[in-house]
Amino acid sequence: MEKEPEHCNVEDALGILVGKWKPIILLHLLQEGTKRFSELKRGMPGITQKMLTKQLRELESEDIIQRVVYPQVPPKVEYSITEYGKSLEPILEAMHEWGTNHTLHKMGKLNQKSM
Amino acid sequence: MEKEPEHCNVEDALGILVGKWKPIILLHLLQEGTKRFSELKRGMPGITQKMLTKQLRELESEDIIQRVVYPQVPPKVEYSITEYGKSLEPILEAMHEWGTNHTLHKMGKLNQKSM
DNA sequence: TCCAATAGTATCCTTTTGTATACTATACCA
DNA sequence: TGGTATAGTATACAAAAGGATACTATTGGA
Repeated sequence: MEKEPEHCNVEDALGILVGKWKPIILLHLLQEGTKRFSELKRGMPGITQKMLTKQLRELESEDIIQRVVYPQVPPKVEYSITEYGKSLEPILEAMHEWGTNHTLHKMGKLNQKSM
Repeated sequence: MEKEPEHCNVEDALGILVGKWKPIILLHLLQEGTKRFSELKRGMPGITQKMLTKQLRELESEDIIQRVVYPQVPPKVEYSITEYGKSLEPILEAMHEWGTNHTLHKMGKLNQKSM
């Protein structure tokens, strides 16, 4: 790592990953491949249509995911990770690993208190 | 990576790193060691005292940084990364590396357009 | 004729995040 | 006596993120 946090590249990654839903969307698409809108929605209980649409649009405009519309009725729209989007995987993995240990850390603190 | 993004550990990491300022604060403390409040503030032009205080309090309550008050006048308060906080470094590094390539990617797209 | 299904919009609301500005206590120094 | 420095707090406000609910178009099927 360098010595100048000021003009900081970390922010770019954060800008793309930030939000309550984006990382989860990306995990779904990374792990399960192409998905329809309704499949994503079912896989994320709690998200509203508005939020899912918004997050997908933002990810698409960053070239992280791809959106393909099939001209059918009822409509069919498929989302998938782009090659570029796949480059985010190491970050997601680092977070996932850290998150796992974080859980252990929290449990450790609880155990200490109860001793 | 596993197959169940639902109860997802990635969120814990995001919860700690998210915000306009937290990653920058952590980078400062990781790279430059212990810092006083005023030093951090000077190192982050644009941040207000209220925000800096708030972010530091949150990081402290997550056990990511340590706050030491010296009973002096004028006051002196020092902040430093905890051992636990250092465990976030791989995530920050992955983001930093990705951010660097992201810049190249954006420049690549611009070059393509101008051709 | 009416209902279901899909992938959304539109509208309104609450919560969180961030900004701007003013204010505090206290000791040292001129 | 008045200014400077430090690490804040208080107040008011603006903007962004997120949530709840209702609505749309279209076609095939009962």
